[in-house]
Amino acid sequence: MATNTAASLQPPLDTQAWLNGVRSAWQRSGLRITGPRLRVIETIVSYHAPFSAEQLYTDLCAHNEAPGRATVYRTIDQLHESGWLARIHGATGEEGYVPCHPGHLHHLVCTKCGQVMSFEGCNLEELLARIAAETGFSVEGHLLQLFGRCANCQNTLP
Amino acid sequence: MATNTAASLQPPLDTQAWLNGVRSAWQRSGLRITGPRLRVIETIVSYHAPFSAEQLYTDLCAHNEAPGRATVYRTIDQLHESGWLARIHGATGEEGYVPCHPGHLHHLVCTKCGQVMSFEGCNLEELLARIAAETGFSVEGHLLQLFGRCANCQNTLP
DNA sequence: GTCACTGCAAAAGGTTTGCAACGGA
DNA sequence: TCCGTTGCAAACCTTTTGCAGTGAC
Repeated sequence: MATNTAASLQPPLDTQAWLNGVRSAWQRSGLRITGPRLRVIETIVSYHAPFSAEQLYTDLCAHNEAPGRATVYRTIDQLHESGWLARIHGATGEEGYVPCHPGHLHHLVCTKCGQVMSFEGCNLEELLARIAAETGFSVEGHLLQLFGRCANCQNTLP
Repeated sequence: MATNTAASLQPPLDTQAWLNGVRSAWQRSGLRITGPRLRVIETIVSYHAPFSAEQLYTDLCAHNEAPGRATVYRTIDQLHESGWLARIHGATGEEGYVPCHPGHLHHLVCTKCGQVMSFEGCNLEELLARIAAETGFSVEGHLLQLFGRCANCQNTLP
């Protein structure tokens, strides 16, 4: 039943590949590649931790030619809906976005530095089957996110 | 290694027990039991789906003697921090609260009617160990939520 | 009587919207 | 040229805050 028995770790985001992926996705969908949009995605790949919409806008404002607030929000929405941006739920409630490739992924978040790693294959089949049997629910989806300390942050103080 | 091999399903929320639990928790912590707070928790147990702060305030306003907005928000914060209210992440991004008993729980949300069931014991030890080994992270916590259709909603149209 | 709690009203913060001008394809 | 995109500014919605009065214990 489970064809995917091992969790497969994703390599850290290749920013060049991500930028290219977004550009060609835009092209394929007939969306226009404009200066403001490019500035948005270039700033996104510069982050090493989840970011918020307002933070992205503020950072863009610190440079010349910042896009308007509306453009930033609209571009984020687009990327999120097409799967190029994942929503991250912080361990303490904050929300943020992280660049990723479209597909079913889970995230592992460092609670110290914010670094995020992705993995797919979560082996929940057994649990889901049991829950379904016990509750009568038909389980259709799930949200799984892990929190911890990355290798670099394990030996540092809080 | 895994001492907890079966997921244990929680019975549906016993509203009387929840109300009593909250009251005695307040008492134990030296918090005062006031009219406005009681009106808040009584409205909370009347819900059958996750609710937002503003929705709770609005519903309270529809009756006499509604607490002020600040009181509603402050009471929600308190209940959330002490574990009597769980944050629910909707399948499509909306956030909400659901009454629950303090402890480590996961939630199963009906995407049609919003009904929420809780369970504990998620058997993730193996997955967590593998991820830890592959990434060098020390995994310290996780967020797991399931989405599906409850027994009542399975045979109804979208 | 004391001190935590409350309500109000204002401020703060984040996000969305309408619309005229702009500019990729 | 055409139509999607942009920027602006205002509107909107949710949440937070300060403070004087109130009320639980």
